[in-house]
Amino acid sequence: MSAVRIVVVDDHPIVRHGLTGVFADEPGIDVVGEADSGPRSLAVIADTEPDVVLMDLRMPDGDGVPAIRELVRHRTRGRPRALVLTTYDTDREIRSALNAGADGYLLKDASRTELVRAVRDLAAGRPVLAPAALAILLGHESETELSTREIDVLRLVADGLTNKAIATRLRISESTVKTHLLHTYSKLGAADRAHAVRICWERGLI
Amino acid sequence: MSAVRIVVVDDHPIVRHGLTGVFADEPGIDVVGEADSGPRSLAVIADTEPDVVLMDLRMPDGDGVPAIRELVRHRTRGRPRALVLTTYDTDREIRSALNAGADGYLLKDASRTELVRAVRDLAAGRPVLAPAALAILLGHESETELSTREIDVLRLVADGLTNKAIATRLRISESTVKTHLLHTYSKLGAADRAHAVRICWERGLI
DNA sequence: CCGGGCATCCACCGATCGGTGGAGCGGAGA
DNA sequence: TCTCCGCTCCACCGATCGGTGGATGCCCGG
Repeated sequence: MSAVRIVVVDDHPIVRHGLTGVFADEPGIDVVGEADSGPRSLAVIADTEPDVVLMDLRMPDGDGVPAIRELVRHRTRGRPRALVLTTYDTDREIRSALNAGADGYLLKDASRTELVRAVRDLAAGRPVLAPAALAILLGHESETELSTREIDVLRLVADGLTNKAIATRLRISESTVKTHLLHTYSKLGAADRAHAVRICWERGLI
Repeated sequence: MSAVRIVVVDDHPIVRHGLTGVFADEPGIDVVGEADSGPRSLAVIADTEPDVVLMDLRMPDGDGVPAIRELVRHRTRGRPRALVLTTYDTDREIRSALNAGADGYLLKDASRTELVRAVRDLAAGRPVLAPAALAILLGHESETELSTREIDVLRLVADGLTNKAIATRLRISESTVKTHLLHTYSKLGAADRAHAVRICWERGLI
């Protein structure tokens, strides 16, 4: 049986070096390519045809999620698999990554052995999920959904506009603005507008 | 001349591995210790007496800033020097690290050569600053500063507490809470509490 | 077909917030 | 030493917000 071929995508050189180092010591796993942004990773993947891609999410020159979506669309026989490896475990990041087609989601504080096991599991076709990601999936499935209008309103709230100003901006009545806000409060479990802004910001909704 | 002895402090095993790997290839620099939290790093530093400490800031088991403050207080002849190595370049993180006595501030997207040069500069007594950190220092010096009390209040606002509830929690009058908030509004250029929460969150103040 | 669920819309009231004006107190610099 | 500045503290008022109670139109599935 041949070695598992992987590509490492991360904007931080140190992290890339750390990852390649981890797998250099590991028999049966070869790092065959690196990239520092989502778009550039696609070329590397096309060239090297890896079994698993380790993908960071937030990168200055191009996010990881679109790259995952793209590589999933073009892969044959399920290769390569996409393993998200990120610092953050926010609702939105996890959802968008998994929706894009990621086969695994690990946090960067994972240990070396966890990481190696994740890569082997993925190469064998077993999906991998960090506890936080699993909790998100099992927990509230449709709870966090805010309507587009509610997000419009909340965004303006976060900019410091009053309800009346928001109403004018969106060409609706002030009462309507309040209704939207009250709905967001109950959906988010927020006590008031300030709390709602914090929660939304925390989850990356605005 | 003897090798530069360094200790690496970061909660992510991968990052630690990456850093030790970078310096393993580098003659004249020895990694003599590692730690995964601020408090635990102090013991390692006491044991190994390094010349330079590479310190992450945000760590679950204990932040880097208090550790820097502590090691600065106990060092002799300026050793060890503290080099902050973090993902974030927010106002507050940079300020608090430099106030604590850090001799250098680098972002994790630094290249290997930048990193090696930074360690050599620090060992030679030359301070090291990432462009972002330098900009912060040169720019607005006292503008973004919120008092500790103001941050206390704003944190509770972000949790959705009313002014009265905050007053009770902090054992002060509701009027005082409002005063603190009004001050934060003018300092941050915020229109109301929701806006202030957003700005603070954006800048990493809470 | 029709009823439930959802997004969107609106008016009124009590509670809360934003803003003004002011006071004491301690540290930094003249 | 004394002054100045910023942090902390407080009371009062008008403006705004949170909450209740409803209404409309739309889509989807029974």
